[in-house]
Amino acid sequence: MTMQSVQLDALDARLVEMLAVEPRIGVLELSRRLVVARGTVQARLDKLIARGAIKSFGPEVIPEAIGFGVMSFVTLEISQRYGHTAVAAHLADIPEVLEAHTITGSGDVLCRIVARSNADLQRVIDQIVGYEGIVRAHTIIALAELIHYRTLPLVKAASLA
Amino acid sequence: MTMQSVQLDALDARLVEMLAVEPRIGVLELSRRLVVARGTVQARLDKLIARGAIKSFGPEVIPEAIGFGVMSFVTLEISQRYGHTAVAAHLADIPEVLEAHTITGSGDVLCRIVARSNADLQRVIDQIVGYEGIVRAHTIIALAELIHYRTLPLVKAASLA
DNA sequence: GTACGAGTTGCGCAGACTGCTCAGCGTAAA
DNA sequence: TTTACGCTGAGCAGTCTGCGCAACTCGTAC
Repeated sequence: MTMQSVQLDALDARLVEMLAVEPRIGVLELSRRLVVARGTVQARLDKLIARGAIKSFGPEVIPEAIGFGVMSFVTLEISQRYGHTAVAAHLADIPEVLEAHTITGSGDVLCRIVARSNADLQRVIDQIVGYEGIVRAHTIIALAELIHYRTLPLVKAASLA
Repeated sequence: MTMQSVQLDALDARLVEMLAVEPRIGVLELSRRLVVARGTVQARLDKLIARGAIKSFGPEVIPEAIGFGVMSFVTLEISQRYGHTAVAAHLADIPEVLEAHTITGSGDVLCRIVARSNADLQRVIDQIVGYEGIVRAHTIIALAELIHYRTLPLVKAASLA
């Protein structure tokens, strides 16, 4: 589970790129387009996955498209008596909490939360702060998405080196 | 490109769930496990994609595993003279900017940024604030990931209704 | 200079899946 | 009753996957 060889070469990058653009493409077609042997593509992919560089090929669900149109970032201040672990467990129980990180700065935890509406967001936040380990929450609502989550540019940049 | 039928039923949810757990499973195997006809699975998937609920099946790249071990959230204050559009374009040119949103509150834009190290983060931030439309940046570094980005619980919750 | 390991290549095969189409059928709305 | 829609079960041709193998190249260690 180590991840030493943290370097991508040009082939890896092009591989990931093509997969990102056309996920259903298949190993064989990839090998044709990249002009390498099928086994090579297979081996590279296996290695990328084993190394952890590619976590999965799961479906990317858009919360907005399934009724959760409100997105927000909530900063939590947690009581020192309670560890992050307990708070994390509490947050994990709430489906609307999409991710959570401990952070530097004035807050302790930053999490991304979605809701069906602003009113619904209130409900979710109430649920979050209902836990005694959480002292208070600071909510920021995302108005518009300027850049949708992406990693392709990063992959390209990483392979240039 | 409308997205009216914003409701998932139990079958949709189980479909997405199984795909998330075992992405390489294939339509045929899905139909077997869900005990429905292959055509049904195919139709449901097509609809989910058409509706925008599932954006893609692209590879999920883990920045940390390709050398970008530092993650941060940066709040930007932008000059009123410059529109979001111009700023968005500038941010889009920087590979390390993984996503960006306009937000409520004291800042104007919140973006997620990765870097190879803390020193490297400084370089990226300098690059961001180098644009004249951006007045100042407020950086928060993510220390640990309590909950990795997920949507499965949300999908399940959405279908319960 | 030689041997070794890793990575790549090209090939082949059996098994399995995909994309597409069609007809039958039950349910719900018009 | 008629119409529309979704699910079902089946079939077919084309294609891909998983697997194994022998050969070749290249960099490194001996």
